Amino acid sequence: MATVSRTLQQPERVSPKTRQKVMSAVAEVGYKPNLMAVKFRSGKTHNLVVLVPTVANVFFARVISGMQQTAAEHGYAILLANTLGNATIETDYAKMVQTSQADGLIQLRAFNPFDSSVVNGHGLYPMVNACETLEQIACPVVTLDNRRAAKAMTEHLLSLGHRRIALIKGPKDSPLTRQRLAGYQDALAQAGIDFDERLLFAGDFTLQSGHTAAQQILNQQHRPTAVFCENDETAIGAIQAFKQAGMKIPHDMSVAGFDDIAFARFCDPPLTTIAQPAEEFGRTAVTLLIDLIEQKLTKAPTVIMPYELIVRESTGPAPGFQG
Amino acid sequence: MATVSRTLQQPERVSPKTRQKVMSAVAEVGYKPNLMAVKFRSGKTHNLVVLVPTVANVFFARVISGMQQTAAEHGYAILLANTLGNATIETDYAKMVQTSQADGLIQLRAFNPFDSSVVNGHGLYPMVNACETLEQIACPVVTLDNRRAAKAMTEHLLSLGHRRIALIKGPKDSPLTRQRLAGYQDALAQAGIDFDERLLFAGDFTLQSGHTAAQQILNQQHRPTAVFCENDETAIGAIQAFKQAGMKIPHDMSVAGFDDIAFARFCDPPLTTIAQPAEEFGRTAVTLLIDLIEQKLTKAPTVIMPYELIVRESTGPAPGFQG
DNA sequence: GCTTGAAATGTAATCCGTTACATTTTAACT
DNA sequence: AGTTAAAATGTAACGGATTACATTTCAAGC
Repeated sequence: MATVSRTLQQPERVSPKTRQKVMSAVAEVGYKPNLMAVKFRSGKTHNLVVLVPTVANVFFARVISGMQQTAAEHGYAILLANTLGNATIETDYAKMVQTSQADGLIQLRAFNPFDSSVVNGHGLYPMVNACETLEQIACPVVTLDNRRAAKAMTEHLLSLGHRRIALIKGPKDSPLTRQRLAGYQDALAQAGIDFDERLLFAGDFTLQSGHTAAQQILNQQHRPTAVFCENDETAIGAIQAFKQAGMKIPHDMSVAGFDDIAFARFCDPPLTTIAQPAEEFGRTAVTLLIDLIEQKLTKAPTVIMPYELIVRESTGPAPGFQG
Repeated sequence: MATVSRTLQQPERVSPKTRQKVMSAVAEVGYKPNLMAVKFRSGKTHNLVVLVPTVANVFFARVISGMQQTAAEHGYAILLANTLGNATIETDYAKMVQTSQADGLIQLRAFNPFDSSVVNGHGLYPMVNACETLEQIACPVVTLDNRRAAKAMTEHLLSLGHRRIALIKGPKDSPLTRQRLAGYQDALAQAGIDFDERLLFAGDFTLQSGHTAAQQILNQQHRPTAVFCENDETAIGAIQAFKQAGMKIPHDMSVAGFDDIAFARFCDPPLTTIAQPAEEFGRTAVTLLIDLIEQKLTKAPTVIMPYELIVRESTGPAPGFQG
C-alpha cells in the first residue's frame, strides 16, 4: 500500500523493478486512487464555491470562464452556485465551506453568506468578493471603479451636447447601482447641470427591464435625449423599445450601456458601452482566493480593474448640437 | 462521538436530556461536521460533473440553470467544467468521476470523455448526454428532434415562398449540425427543390461566425432570399451584416435562428426561431443522472424534448411571393 | 428487591491513501 | 566475509463521521 502510494507520488523513491511491478499491477486492475480519501485526510478539498446570481447573465458567464481557467491551472475545481440572488441559497452554499467541502468562496454579489461568522481575518472561511463591493467585511475585493466609469460615460454623453440624460438603474439593493448613480451625478455636477430625479428609472439588468424603462421614458413629456443604462442587456432592451416607437438611434435618442458583452458589438446600432475585463475579474478573484487559502496573503487587498469607454454608434450628438 | 452523530442524524434515538446536552455543546463550540469525512466514508460525494463547451453561450447558461436547480433539490452539487470543447480538458474532468470525486457526469457535447472505459452499462461511471447526441455509447440521452425541428423551420421559410434558402451551420464535428442539415434537406426534398451545396455556410455558433457567413452570402451572385441559422447567435450576427449592407429584414432577406435565447426577442427585427426548453433539458439530464447513480434506471432511456416554432418578424414572404 | 427486556450509550471497526517510523535489503568498503 | 550506512520496503497510525455490536442504564412487572 505504502509502496503503491510512493510509486505513484514519488517514483524516484522506489526501485525501478518494484516501480515496474506496481505500475503493471495498477494498469492491470485499473486502480484509480480515491481522491476523496486524500482530500479528507489532507483537509484540503481543492474546491472553490462560486456564488453567481445567475449564470444566464452574459457578463457573469465571462467572469466564470476566467475563474474556471485559473482554478484549473492551480488544480482547483469550481463548485458553481446559481443563487438567483437568494440569501438562503447563498447561505446554504456557504455551508460547504463551513463543512469542509470546499476551501473557500467567491461571492459576486454584495452579501455576506456566512451568517454572523467572521470571514477570514482570524483564519475563518476564506472568501473573496468580486464585481460588487461587499462593504463592512474585510475580505479581498476585485472591483472596478464603477463611479469613475459611470462618470466617464456620462461625460461622453455630455460632450455630445446632451443635457437631459436618463439613467436606467440596476438592482435596487446593489452597491453597483449606487456607485454608477454617484458617477452619473458627479459628471452632471461637474458640468453644472441640476440632477433631476425624474430621469432615474428602475431596472434589474434584464433585457425586459430595459424595454419597460424605455417605454416609461417615451411616456414622459419632457423627454431626455440620451439614456445611460447600467448594463448592456438593459440598453439592448431599451433600444428595441425606442425603435419600436419609431425613433432612430442615435439620431433621436442616444443609448449607452455598461459591460461590453458580445452582443453589444452586434446590436443595431452597435452599442457604446464601458468594457470591463470580465474574464480577468474571474482570474484575479480566483488567484486572490487561492492565495488566501494558502496563507500567502497578509492583508485583504482591493484590486481595482481597469475599464475602457467604447464608443460605437448608439450614441451621437444631441439634436441641434454643434460639436 | 457516536452519540453526537446520532443526535444530529436521528434525534429520536437519543434521550431528551442527552439530546439537550449535545445540542448545547454543539452550539457552544460551533461544531460543524466534516462532510468530506462523510462523503469519503459513504463513497457518495453528491457531486456531479458537468462538461460545458462554454458557459458564455446563452443557451448553455440556461441549461446549467436548470441543472443547478434540480441538483440542489436532490442535495447534489454541480462541478462545472468549462471545457472549450477540448477533449483533454474533458478527459481530465471525467477523471473526477473515476477518482471518486464525483458520482456522475453530464456531457453537453458529443464526445465520450471516459477514455476507453465502458460507460455505465456494467456499473461503470454514470453519465448522461444532453443536447447533442453521443452516438455509439449506451448512456441516457436528453435531446431534441433536431432534424424535425430544422425541417419545420425550413418548411416555414418554404411556405413564405422562399426557394433559395441558405443554411449557416454549427460546429463541423457536431451531430447537431448534421441533424439540422438533414432536416433542412428533408424539407427541401419534400418540396421538390434541389439541394444546392453552395447555399451551405460554415459557422460555429458565435455572433462573429454569423456575421462572417452573411458577408459571404452577400458576395454571392445568385443570392438566397432566406437564411436559416443553426443557432440564434449566428442569426443575430448575420442580421447585423445584412443590415450593414443596407438590406431590410425581412423585406430583402429572411433570417431564422434556433434556440430562442433571450436576445432573440429583443433583436431588430425580433427573431423567428425554434424554442428549446433549455432549463428543462438541464433538469431532465440531472434527474436521469441521479436515477442512474442511485440505480433506479434499468436501461438507458432517450428523452426527446419538445420544440416550438416561434415566428417573429425576421422572416417574411419572399420578394414577389403572393401568399 | 430482583428479573427481564427495552432503551440508551459506549466501543471499536471501517472507509483509503499518506507518512512517520521500523525493519529489511542492498551495496560499498575494509 | 563482515561491518555499516544507505536505500528500499513494510507496518501501523491517522483523519472524522458512521454504525454494528457490546455494554450499561432504566423501567416495568412479579
